Amino acid sequence: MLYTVGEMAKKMGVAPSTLRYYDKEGLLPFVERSGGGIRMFKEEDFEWLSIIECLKQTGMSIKDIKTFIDWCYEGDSTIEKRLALINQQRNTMLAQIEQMKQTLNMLDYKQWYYETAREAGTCAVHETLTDDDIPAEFHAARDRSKGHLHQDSPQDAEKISASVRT
Amino acid sequence: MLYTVGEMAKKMGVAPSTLRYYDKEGLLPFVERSGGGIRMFKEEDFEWLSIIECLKQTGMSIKDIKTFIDWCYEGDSTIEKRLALINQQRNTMLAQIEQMKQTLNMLDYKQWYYETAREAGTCAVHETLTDDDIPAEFHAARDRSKGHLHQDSPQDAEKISASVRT
DNA sequence: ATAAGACTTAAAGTCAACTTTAAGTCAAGG
DNA sequence: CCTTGACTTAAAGTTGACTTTAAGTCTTAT
Repeated sequence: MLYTVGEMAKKMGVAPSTLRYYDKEGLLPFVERSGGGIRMFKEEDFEWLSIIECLKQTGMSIKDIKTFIDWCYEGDSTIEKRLALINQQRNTMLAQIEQMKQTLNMLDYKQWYYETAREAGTCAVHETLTDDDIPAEFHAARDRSKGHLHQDSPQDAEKISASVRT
Repeated sequence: MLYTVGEMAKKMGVAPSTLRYYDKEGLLPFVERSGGGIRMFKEEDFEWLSIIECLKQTGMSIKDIKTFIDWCYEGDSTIEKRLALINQQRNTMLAQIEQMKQTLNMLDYKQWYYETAREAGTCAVHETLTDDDIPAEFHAARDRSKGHLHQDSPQDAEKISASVRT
C-alpha cells in the first residue's frame, strides 16, 4: 500500500504541509517519488514517522531529529550514539514527567482551594484556615507557592488579608 | 522584604526581561512602584508568580493567564469560573502525563532495541527476533510504531530486511 | 557631585516550527 | 481532451513568547 502526502498526513494526524516541511528539512530521506515527482510513502515509512513523532514529543528540535535520522542511514557504526541519544531523551522525559506531577499537585491544591472557597462563598475563608485544615498532600504545593516564607506572623496575616487572593 | 525586577527574576529563575514582558501584558497588576517608577515586588507577590508559572507549565497562553488574573481581581463572583479553569488545566495535565508515559514507553523500547543491537553488533539482529523475543512491555510501543500493520508476511519481512533500520 | 550599575520605556528583532501563497504540474474520471 | 482536485516548489508570512536595543532615569557608594 502506498500513500500520497495527503493520505499519510491524514494517517498521522498532521497537515500535509508539515510532512513537506519535514522532507525539506531532511527528516524524510526514505520517501520515494513517482515518475511525476509525487511523494509515495510506503507502509513501513510509518515507522520512521512514528519515531520522528516520538522524538518530537520529547522536545527534540527538527535539527537534532535530523541528526538521528542521518545516524540511522550511516548504519551499525552509530548504534552507540543512537543509544546514548535515546537514553538522554529518556532522562529528559523522566524529568518532564516529574515536573508535570508537581504541576498537577499544585492544580490539585488549587482545585481544593476553590472548592473550599465556593462552599464558603468567599476566598477569604482561607485566612481562617490553619495549616491543619489544609490536607497534607497540599502542604508541599502551598509551601512552593510561598517561596521560603516562614510561618506568617500576625502582621503578615493582616497584610495578606487586605490583598486580592489567587 | 522588597525585590527589584532583577532580584525577583533571580529568585524565580527567569530573565528580568521576562517579568517586564509579563507586566506589560497585564499579568502583574499586583506589582507596586517606588517613587522613581521602579517595580517593587513584595514577598507575597511570589505567590502570584508561582501560580503564573504553574499555569504556564500546563500550556496556557499568556493571554489566558491574564484572564485568570483578571478574574482574581474581580473577586468572589468569579470563584466558579476560576475553579472550572483550574479543573480544565488539571485535565490537560492528566492527558499530557498519559501521553508522556506512552512516549517514555517508546523510548524504553528503543533503549532495549539498541542495547540488543549493540550486543549483536548490528541492528539486523532484530530481523531474526520473533515476537516472543520482544519483552511484553514493549509490544504496545512496537505496534504503535507499525501503525495497524498486521503480522509481517514473509515477503514483507524480506522487503523490510533490505531497508535502513531506526 | 559624580560614576557605576541596575532600573525605565517603546520598538524592533529573534526563533522554531510551521502555514500560506503563487504559479505551475500530475492523475483520474467523464 | 479537458476538468478537477491533489500534488509540486520556492518564498514569504504567521505565531507566541520572549530578548535585545537605544535612549534615558534612578539609586548607591565614594
